[in-house]
Amino acid sequence: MKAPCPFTGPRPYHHGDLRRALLDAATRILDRDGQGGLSLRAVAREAGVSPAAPYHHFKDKSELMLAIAEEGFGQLSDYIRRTADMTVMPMERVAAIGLAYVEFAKAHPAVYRVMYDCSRDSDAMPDKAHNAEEGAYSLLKRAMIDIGVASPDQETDLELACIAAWCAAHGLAEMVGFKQFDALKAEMGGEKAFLAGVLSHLGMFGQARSRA
Amino acid sequence: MKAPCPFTGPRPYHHGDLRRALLDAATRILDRDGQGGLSLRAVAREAGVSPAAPYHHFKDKSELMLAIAEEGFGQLSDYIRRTADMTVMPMERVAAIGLAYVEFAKAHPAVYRVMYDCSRDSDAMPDKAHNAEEGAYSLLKRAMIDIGVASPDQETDLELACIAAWCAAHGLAEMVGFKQFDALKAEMGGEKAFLAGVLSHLGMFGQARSRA
DNA sequence: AAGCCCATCTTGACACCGTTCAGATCCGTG
DNA sequence: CACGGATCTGAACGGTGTCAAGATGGGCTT
Repeated sequence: MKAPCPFTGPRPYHHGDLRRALLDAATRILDRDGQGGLSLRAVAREAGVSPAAPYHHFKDKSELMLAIAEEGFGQLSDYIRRTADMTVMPMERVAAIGLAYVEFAKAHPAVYRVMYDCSRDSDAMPDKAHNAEEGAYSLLKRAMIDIGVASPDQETDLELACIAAWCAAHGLAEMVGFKQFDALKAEMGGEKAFLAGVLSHLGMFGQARSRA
Repeated sequence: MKAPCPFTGPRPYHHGDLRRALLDAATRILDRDGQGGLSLRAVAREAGVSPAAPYHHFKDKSELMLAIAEEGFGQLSDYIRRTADMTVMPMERVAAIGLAYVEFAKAHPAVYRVMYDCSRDSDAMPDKAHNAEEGAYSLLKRAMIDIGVASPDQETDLELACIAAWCAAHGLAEMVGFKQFDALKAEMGGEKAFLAGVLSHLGMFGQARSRA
């Protein structure tokens, strides 16, 4: 059963890390068909396996989605870290982080959607994404300290500022693709300029204007 | 068939404005069971009608959702207008609009979710909400002009500022319910204070701080 | 090296979903 | 009063999430 596919080296079990294969299949489907095309059966089909097989690796469909979301937050963190590392000036760094956030959401809209659906419905996952030592949130927090948005002893106010930035970035990420902005984008000579313009009105991202 | 329910006056057809009844049933389900419980069959069941009946009033499930979204945007506009009318100081008015927006989303989370799912997928509906003369967007725009965020001849910049405000409000509306903010909310003595604190860091809503 | 055990995968089934279509029902109109 | 068309029902199709029971085969014990 199921051609052994000889050139993939030794496989621990019947399939060989089906969990990994399922996650890859799922992200492939998300990027290809969008969130609407993501069904457990479709994922199993894409991975070349029976519809019930995933239940040995994920308790639920929601647990599959949660795993996808975790991977997504990991990639987002990586992308933001790379962007932040490339920008030395603190002011510009905050702006770059905001821009990177929106760019990620634009590049993988369906995955981004799953990420925030999970954040809403579950309690476990977002903590992992937000509080992780290396998470994107702590990168933002450090950058916000660097621009002096709040003195280090005003922990509460700093937290509020970071949350505000996160909310603004999230809102922009979800709305940047809306059709009614197309005219304005064209008038401004491209989405990049549009994005920078909007960010420039969002306090902490003000410096983005110079990156247009 | 189907007890005539004699005390509802004359009904034009078999049921009597089933379209209205379906929309009511749908919003009832959304408020009770959340977005996950919203199925065409469930709506029909709630309205006491066969599963195929809705197809004589809505081409699609998506068309039902779109109708719900339109109603939602209407209610949102009404609520924002009422709030804006009650606040005379321009600065406070902008803050009040932002707060009202978030409050609406918090009061009807599932409906709000449907509203923005439709905004994303369709092109027709959001225009109706944004461009409507009396829409919430124009209320925001007028308030933004009043606080002098951009001189009237800088139409583009004004538009960008309004979009920025809208994005920030949307992001906050979607994230305000996240569990990881619970600790901070408690520390600040309530969600109201938390909300005002976050808004105070979002440029155009700065005045919200005084409303805590 | 033989054999057992259990994780893994498959098959088949159930309930629910969106959607369609032929037919029953009932309203206003001629 | 009969007709026509809008409205609703019933049954059906393919797709979905989920579960229970059986087949399979790799790794551990002896």
